[in-house]
Amino acid sequence: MTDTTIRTYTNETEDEETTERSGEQEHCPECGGRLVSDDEHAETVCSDCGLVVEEDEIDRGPEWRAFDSAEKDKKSRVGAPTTNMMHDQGLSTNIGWQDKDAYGRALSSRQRQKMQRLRTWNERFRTRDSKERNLKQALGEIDRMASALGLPENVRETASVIYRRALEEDLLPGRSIEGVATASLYAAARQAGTPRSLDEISAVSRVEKMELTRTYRYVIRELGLEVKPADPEHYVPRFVSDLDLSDETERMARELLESARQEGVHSGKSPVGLAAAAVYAAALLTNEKVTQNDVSEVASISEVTIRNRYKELLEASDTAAPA
DNA sequence: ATGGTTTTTACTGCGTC
DNA sequence: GACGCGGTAAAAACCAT
Repeated sequence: MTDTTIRTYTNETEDEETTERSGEQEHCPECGGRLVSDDEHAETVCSDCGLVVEEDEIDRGPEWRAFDSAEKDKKSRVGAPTTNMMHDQGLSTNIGWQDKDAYGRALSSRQRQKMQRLRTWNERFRTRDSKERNLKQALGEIDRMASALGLPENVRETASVIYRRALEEDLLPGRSIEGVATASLYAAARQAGTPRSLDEISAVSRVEKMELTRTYRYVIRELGLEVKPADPEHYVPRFVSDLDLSDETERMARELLESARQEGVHSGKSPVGLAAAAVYAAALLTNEKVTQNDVSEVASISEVTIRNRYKELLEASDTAAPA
């Protein structure tokens, strides 16, 4: 019922690489129109034809939006954009480590000592109360695990937010920081549509799978988070790329899953297994060589499960779309 | 705690390179 | 003979009750 359209991930190779960075040009290389820099989107675009000449510039605008002037007053401040990935949202005072003054001159030894003391105390105050310290450690942990799993930044942010909420709701007592941090990451990954299986998560986490599942349930329930059951399709792109298979195969796998869904072969089966089987079956259909063993390894699923699932998948696709 | 379902483990036989 | 594959039975894990 929810969008059943097959999303084809045919990454249009960017052949729009017409703009070689050949110095600063004032005119559009396509039509010769005037170039305008669009701060809001951090792009330089041609005012005539709309060609984007330069992307990913530094966006000097604020990271927030305000809808009336009162709100603007409230949110205005100086400094770097806030981020939930730092325990104090990146807002606290930082004393530079270089012993230089504002003009870049070296400090006298007396001044250096003074700065050193200030640094020490600043650090102590900054991470003073237990919640702050707690957060600091947890966020470090989240970051470590996320990069070990190759999860993008937005997942880390989400995980940070979830953890923060858990902390505010006093869900921590009786549970390990690590456990909650791991659970937050697991939840965030699923919400972001880039799920990692419990196995994968617990492989990089310091907590046992049992504790993780327990904590995860608890956090989800207490925070009222809504996490839809994992969609097998979300695993497909990762497996496909891990196995060096073609886009064609990826498309096939999606189709198989789609017809499986219509036939209701679904319910109760582990999504990971389904995804793995679909990838295997698709590779078979497109004559690319992968063994069940290969798939079972990248998916951390047993070969037997792949066999069972993929038989069902093929049956389902036969009845759904007879050859 | 229990029972039903799914996944895993372990083993066997078949065909192919 | 090693390897990939398919099947089976029994054990283990999981989930709702």
